[in-house]
Amino acid sequence: MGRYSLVLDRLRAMGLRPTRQRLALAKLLFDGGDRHVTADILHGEAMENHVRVSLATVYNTLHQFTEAGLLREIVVDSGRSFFDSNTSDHQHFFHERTRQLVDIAGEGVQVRDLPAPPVGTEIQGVDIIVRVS
Amino acid sequence: MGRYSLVLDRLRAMGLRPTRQRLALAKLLFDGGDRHVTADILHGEAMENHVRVSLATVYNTLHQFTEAGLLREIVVDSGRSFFDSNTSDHQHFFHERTRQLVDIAGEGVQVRDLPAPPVGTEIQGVDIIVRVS
DNA sequence: ATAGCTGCAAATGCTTTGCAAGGCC
DNA sequence: GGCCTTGCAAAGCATTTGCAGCTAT
Repeated sequence: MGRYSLVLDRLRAMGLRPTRQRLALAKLLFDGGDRHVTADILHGEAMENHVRVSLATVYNTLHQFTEAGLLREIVVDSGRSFFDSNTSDHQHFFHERTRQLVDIAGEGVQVRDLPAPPVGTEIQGVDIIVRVS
Repeated sequence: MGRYSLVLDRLRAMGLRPTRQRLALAKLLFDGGDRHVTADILHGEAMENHVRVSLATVYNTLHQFTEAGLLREIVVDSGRSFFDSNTSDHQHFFHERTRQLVDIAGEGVQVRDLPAPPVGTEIQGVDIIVRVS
Protein backbone atom coordinates (compact mmCIF):
# COMPACT_ATOMS: atom_id res chain seq x y z
CA MET A 1 0.00 0.00 0.00
CA GLY A 2 1.66 3.16 -1.22
CA ARG A 3 -0.09 5.21 1.36
CA TYR A 4 1.23 2.98 4.05
CA SER A 5 4.88 3.37 3.23
CA LEU A 6 4.23 7.09 2.97
CA VAL A 7 3.27 6.95 6.61
CA LEU A 8 6.49 5.13 7.46
CA ASP A 9 8.53 7.65 5.49
CA ARG A 10 6.85 10.57 7.16
CA LEU A 11 7.28 9.10 10.59
CA ARG A 12 10.93 8.49 9.94
CA ALA A 13 11.35 12.00 8.56
CA MET A 14 9.82 13.39 11.74
CA GLY A 15 11.97 11.19 13.95
CA LEU A 16 8.91 9.30 15.17
CA ARG A 17 9.24 5.63 15.90
CA PRO A 18 6.83 3.31 14.09
CA THR A 19 5.27 1.87 17.20
CA ARG A 20 2.44 -0.62 17.31
CA GLN A 21 -0.01 2.13 18.32
CA ARG A 22 1.01 4.61 15.67
CA LEU A 23 0.91 2.02 12.91
CA ALA A 24 -2.48 0.73 13.97
CA LEU A 25 -3.94 4.23 14.09
CA ALA A 26 -2.38 5.04 10.72
CA LYS A 27 -4.05 1.97 9.28
CA LEU A 28 -7.45 3.06 10.60
CA LEU A 29 -6.93 6.58 9.30
CA PHE A 30 -5.45 5.97 5.87
CA ASP A 31 -6.59 2.56 4.72
CA GLY A 32 -10.19 3.43 4.02
CA GLY A 33 -10.56 6.56 1.94
CA ASP A 34 -11.22 9.98 3.41
CA ARG A 35 -11.98 10.03 7.10
CA HIS A 36 -13.16 12.71 9.49
CA VAL A 37 -12.59 11.64 13.04
CA THR A 38 -12.44 13.04 16.51
CA ALA A 39 -10.04 11.61 19.05
CA ASP A 40 -12.94 9.87 20.70
CA ILE A 41 -14.23 8.32 17.47
CA LEU A 42 -10.80 7.02 16.53
CA HIS A 43 -10.26 5.62 19.99
CA GLY A 44 -13.59 3.85 19.73
CA GLU A 45 -12.61 2.31 16.40
CA ALA A 46 -9.35 1.13 17.87
CA MET A 47 -11.26 -0.58 20.66
CA GLU A 48 -13.60 -2.26 18.19
CA ASN A 49 -10.60 -3.53 16.28
CA HIS A 50 -9.00 -4.88 19.41
CA VAL A 51 -6.17 -2.42 19.25
CA ARG A 52 -5.15 -1.43 22.75
CA VAL A 53 -4.42 2.30 22.77
CA SER A 54 -5.06 4.87 25.42
CA LEU A 55 -7.03 7.99 24.61
CA ALA A 56 -3.99 10.09 25.56
CA THR A 57 -1.94 8.30 22.93
CA VAL A 58 -4.67 8.86 20.36
CA TYR A 59 -4.48 12.58 21.06
CA ASN A 60 -0.70 12.58 20.87
CA THR A 61 -0.73 10.62 17.64
CA LEU A 62 -3.33 12.81 15.97
CA HIS A 63 -1.27 15.89 16.73
CA GLN A 64 1.98 14.28 15.62
CA PHE A 65 0.39 13.16 12.34
CA THR A 66 -0.99 16.65 11.84
CA GLU A 67 2.45 18.18 12.33
CA ALA A 68 3.86 15.63 9.91
CA GLY A 69 1.37 16.82 7.30
CA LEU A 70 -0.58 13.57 7.23
CA LEU A 71 -3.74 15.06 8.73
CA ARG A 72 -5.56 18.35 8.74
CA GLU A 73 -7.21 19.59 11.90
CA ILE A 74 -10.63 21.19 11.57
CA VAL A 75 -12.49 23.09 14.24
CA VAL A 76 -16.22 23.25 13.73
CA ASP A 77 -17.72 22.59 17.01
CA SER A 78 -16.68 24.48 20.04
CA GLY A 79 -15.10 21.94 22.30
CA ARG A 80 -13.88 19.30 19.87
CA SER A 81 -11.58 18.94 16.93
CA PHE A 82 -11.95 16.84 13.82
CA PHE A 83 -8.99 15.41 11.96
CA ASP A 84 -9.31 14.92 8.23
CA SER A 85 -7.25 12.27 6.47
CA ASN A 86 -7.59 14.22 3.23
CA THR A 87 -5.03 17.00 3.36
CA SER A 88 -5.71 18.36 -0.11
CA ASP A 89 -7.48 21.67 -0.60
CA HIS A 90 -11.19 21.18 -0.08
CA GLN A 91 -14.10 22.30 2.07
CA HIS A 92 -16.75 20.77 4.31
CA PHE A 93 -20.37 20.46 5.14
CA PHE A 94 -21.08 20.27 8.83
CA HIS A 95 -24.38 18.64 9.74
CA GLU A 96 -25.50 20.44 12.86
CA ARG A 97 -28.05 17.79 13.79
CA THR A 98 -25.76 14.79 13.57
CA ARG A 99 -22.56 16.73 14.26
CA GLN A 100 -20.98 15.04 11.27
CA LEU A 101 -18.34 16.55 9.04
CA VAL A 102 -18.28 15.56 5.36
CA ASP A 103 -16.36 16.67 2.30
CA ILE A 104 -18.02 18.89 -0.24
CA ALA A 105 -17.86 16.85 -3.42
CA GLY A 106 -16.86 18.05 -6.84
CA GLU A 107 -15.72 21.61 -7.38
CA GLY A 108 -16.89 22.72 -3.97
CA VAL A 109 -17.01 26.37 -3.12
CA GLN A 110 -15.13 28.58 -5.53
CA VAL A 111 -13.02 31.11 -3.73
CA ARG A 112 -11.94 34.26 -5.56
CA ASP A 113 -9.95 37.26 -4.48
CA LEU A 114 -8.36 35.98 -1.34
CA PRO A 115 -7.60 39.12 0.62
CA ALA A 116 -4.02 40.13 1.30
CA PRO A 117 -3.04 39.03 4.77
CA PRO A 118 -2.33 41.74 7.35
CA VAL A 119 1.23 43.07 7.10
CA GLY A 120 3.77 40.90 8.82
CA THR A 121 1.66 37.78 8.45
CA GLU A 122 1.16 35.09 5.89
CA ILE A 123 -1.81 32.89 5.14
CA GLN A 124 -1.59 29.47 6.75
CA GLY A 125 -4.84 28.16 5.37
CA VAL A 126 -8.44 28.93 4.54
CA ASP A 127 -11.18 27.02 6.29
CA ILE A 128 -14.62 27.00 4.74
CA ILE A 129 -17.46 25.33 6.53
CA VAL A 130 -20.97 25.19 5.16
CA ARG A 131 -23.28 24.56 8.07
CA VAL A 132 -26.39 22.63 7.15
CA SER A 133 -29.30 21.14 8.98
CA MET B 1 -28.51 55.52 20.02
CA GLY B 2 -30.39 53.63 17.33
CA ARG B 3 -28.52 50.45 18.03
CA TYR B 4 -29.43 50.68 21.66
CA SER B 5 -33.17 50.78 21.19
CA LEU B 6 -32.74 47.93 18.75
CA VAL B 7 -31.42 45.94 21.65
CA LEU B 8 -34.44 46.82 23.76
CA ASP B 9 -36.79 45.90 20.92
CA ARG B 10 -35.07 42.59 20.36
CA LEU B 11 -35.05 41.74 24.02
CA ARG B 12 -38.74 42.53 24.25
CA ALA B 13 -39.44 40.51 21.13
CA MET B 14 -37.66 37.55 22.70
CA GLY B 15 -39.45 37.98 26.01
CA LEU B 16 -36.20 38.82 27.75
CA ARG B 17 -36.29 41.37 30.54
CA PRO B 18 -33.96 44.32 30.18
CA THR B 19 -32.02 43.70 33.35
CA ARG B 20 -29.06 45.71 34.57
CA GLN B 21 -26.65 42.97 33.48
CA ARG B 22 -28.08 42.50 30.01
CA LEU B 23 -28.15 46.22 29.31
CA ALA B 24 -24.60 46.73 30.54
CA LEU B 25 -23.31 43.86 28.41
CA ALA B 26 -25.26 45.17 25.41
CA LYS B 27 -23.59 48.54 25.86
CA LEU B 28 -20.14 46.96 25.90
CA LEU B 29 -20.97 44.87 22.85
CA PHE B 30 -22.79 47.35 20.64
CA ASP B 31 -21.60 50.83 21.59
CA GLY B 32 -18.14 50.62 20.14
CA GLY B 33 -18.18 49.36 16.56
CA ASP B 34 -17.54 45.75 15.65
CA ARG B 35 -16.37 43.54 18.46
CA HIS B 36 -15.07 39.99 18.67
CA VAL B 37 -15.18 38.71 22.21
CA THR B 38 -15.02 35.53 24.16
CA ALA B 39 -17.06 35.13 27.33
CA ASP B 40 -13.92 35.65 29.32
CA ILE B 41 -12.92 38.84 27.53
CA LEU B 42 -16.39 40.34 27.93
CA HIS B 43 -16.46 39.40 31.58
CA GLY B 44 -13.09 41.09 32.04
CA GLU B 45 -14.36 44.26 30.40
CA ALA B 46 -17.39 44.26 32.64
CA MET B 47 -15.11 44.04 35.67
CA GLU B 48 -12.97 46.92 34.42
CA ASN B 49 -16.08 49.01 33.98
CA HIS B 50 -17.27 48.20 37.48
CA VAL B 51 -20.23 46.22 36.19
CA ARG B 52 -20.91 43.33 38.51
CA VAL B 53 -21.83 40.28 36.44
CA SER B 54 -21.02 36.65 36.97
CA LEU B 55 -19.30 34.66 34.26
CA ALA B 56 -22.31 32.33 34.12
CA THR B 57 -24.54 35.28 33.32
CA VAL B 58 -22.13 36.43 30.61
CA TYR B 59 -22.43 33.00 29.00
CA ASN B 60 -26.21 33.04 29.30
CA THR B 61 -26.42 36.52 27.85
CA LEU B 62 -24.12 35.80 24.92
CA HIS B 63 -26.24 32.84 23.95
CA GLN B 64 -29.51 34.70 24.39
CA PHE B 65 -28.23 37.58 22.24
CA THR B 66 -27.09 35.09 19.65
CA GLU B 67 -30.54 33.51 19.52
CA ALA B 68 -32.07 36.94 19.26
CA GLY B 69 -29.94 37.58 16.18
CA LEU B 70 -27.85 40.28 17.80
CA LEU B 71 -24.63 38.28 17.76
CA ARG B 72 -22.98 35.66 15.62
CA GLU B 73 -21.04 32.85 17.21
CA ILE B 74 -17.77 31.87 15.58
CA VAL B 75 -15.73 28.78 16.31
CA VAL B 76 -12.08 29.04 15.41
CA ASP B 77 -10.22 27.76 18.32
CA SER B 78 -10.96 24.41 19.77
CA GLY B 79 -12.12 25.05 23.28
CA ARG B 80 -13.50 28.57 23.06
CA SER B 81 -16.11 30.53 21.17
CA PHE B 82 -15.98 34.05 19.84
CA PHE B 83 -19.06 36.21 19.52
CA ASP B 84 -19.15 38.84 16.79
CA SER B 85 -21.25 41.97 17.20
CA ASN B 86 -21.36 42.33 13.43
CA THR B 87 -24.04 39.94 12.18
CA SER B 88 -23.81 40.91 8.52
CA ASP B 89 -22.28 38.60 5.97
CA HIS B 90 -18.51 38.78 6.24
CA GLN B 91 -15.43 36.68 6.96
CA HIS B 92 -12.50 36.67 9.33
CA PHE B 93 -8.78 36.55 9.76
CA PHE B 94 -7.66 34.53 12.74
CA HIS B 95 -4.20 35.41 14.03
CA GLU B 96 -2.82 32.16 15.32
CA ARG B 97 -0.06 33.80 17.34
CA THR B 98 -2.24 36.27 19.21
CA ARG B 99 -5.42 34.20 18.99
CA GLN B 100 -7.25 37.29 17.81
CA LEU B 101 -10.17 37.33 15.42
CA VAL B 102 -10.61 40.30 13.08
CA ASP B 103 -12.92 41.16 10.21
CA ILE B 104 -11.66 40.93 6.66
CA ALA B 105 -12.11 44.45 5.36
CA GLY B 106 -13.56 45.42 1.99
CA GLU B 107 -14.87 42.80 -0.36
CA GLY B 108 -13.33 39.96 1.54
CA VAL B 109 -13.28 36.51 0.04
CA GLN B 110 -15.51 36.11 -2.97
CA VAL B 111 -17.49 32.92 -2.85
CA ARG B 112 -18.94 31.48 -6.04
CA ASP B 113 -20.89 28.36 -6.73
CA LEU B 114 -22.05 27.47 -3.29
CA PRO B 115 -22.72 23.75 -3.51
CA ALA B 116 -26.21 22.40 -3.17
CA PRO B 117 -26.76 21.19 0.36
CA PRO B 118 -27.27 17.45 0.87
CA VAL B 119 -30.84 16.38 0.29
CA GLY B 120 -33.10 17.02 3.23
CA THR B 121 -30.96 19.82 4.57
CA GLU B 122 -30.65 23.53 4.08
CA ILE B 123 -27.71 25.85 4.46
CA GLN B 124 -27.63 27.61 7.80
CA GLY B 125 -24.53 29.63 7.13
CA VAL B 126 -21.09 29.65 5.60
CA ASP B 127 -18.09 30.26 7.81
CA ILE B 128 -14.85 31.34 6.21
CA ILE B 129 -11.74 31.71 8.29
CA VAL B 130 -8.41 32.75 6.88
CA ARG B 131 -5.75 31.61 9.31
CA VAL B 132 -2.68 33.81 9.36
CA SER B 133 0.46 33.99 11.39
C1' DA C 1 21.69 0.78 26.93
C1' DT C 2 19.00 4.59 26.27
C1' DA C 3 16.18 7.88 24.33
C1' DG C 4 11.65 7.84 23.15
C1' DC C 5 6.68 6.10 23.95
C1' DT C 6 2.71 4.64 26.36
C1' DG C 7 -0.87 4.47 29.81
C1' DC C 8 -2.90 5.94 33.79
C1' DA C 9 -4.76 9.30 36.62
C1' DA C 10 -4.80 13.87 37.85
C1' DA C 11 -5.06 18.48 36.25
C1' DT C 12 -6.66 22.02 33.11
C1' DG C 13 -9.68 25.28 30.68
C1' DC C 14 -13.94 26.47 28.94
C1' DT C 15 -18.71 25.96 29.42
C1' DT C 16 -23.05 24.34 31.55
C1' DT C 17 -26.15 23.34 35.34
C1' DG C 18 -28.76 23.18 39.88
C1' DC C 19 -30.69 25.81 43.00
C1' DA C 20 -31.47 29.50 46.50
C1' DA C 21 -31.80 34.42 46.72
C1' DG C 22 -32.92 38.60 44.34
C1' DG C 23 -35.22 41.73 40.81
C1' DC C 24 -38.69 43.12 37.27
C1' DC C 25 -43.53 43.70 35.72
C1' DG D 1 -46.96 38.14 44.03
C1' DG D 2 -45.20 35.48 40.65
C1' DC D 3 -42.11 34.39 37.28
C1' DC D 4 -37.81 35.43 35.30
C1' DT D 5 -32.76 36.23 36.39
C1' DT D 6 -28.72 36.07 38.74
C1' DG D 7 -24.73 34.23 41.17
C1' DC D 8 -22.34 30.78 43.22
C1' DA D 9 -20.39 26.45 43.39
C1' DA D 10 -20.34 22.10 41.54
C1' DA D 11 -20.46 19.30 37.57
C1' DG D 12 -19.29 18.24 32.74
C1' DC D 13 -16.39 17.59 28.57
C1' DA D 14 -12.64 17.52 25.68
C1' DT D 15 -7.96 17.84 26.00
C1' DT D 16 -3.30 18.06 28.21
C1' DT D 17 0.22 16.81 31.45
C1' DG D 18 3.32 14.33 34.90
C1' DC D 19 5.48 10.45 35.60
C1' DA D 20 6.61 5.46 36.24
C1' DG D 21 7.17 1.62 33.43
C1' DC D 22 7.75 -0.28 28.74
C1' DT D 23 9.81 -0.52 23.87
C1' DA D 24 12.26 0.27 19.62
C1' DT D 25 16.82 0.77 17.86
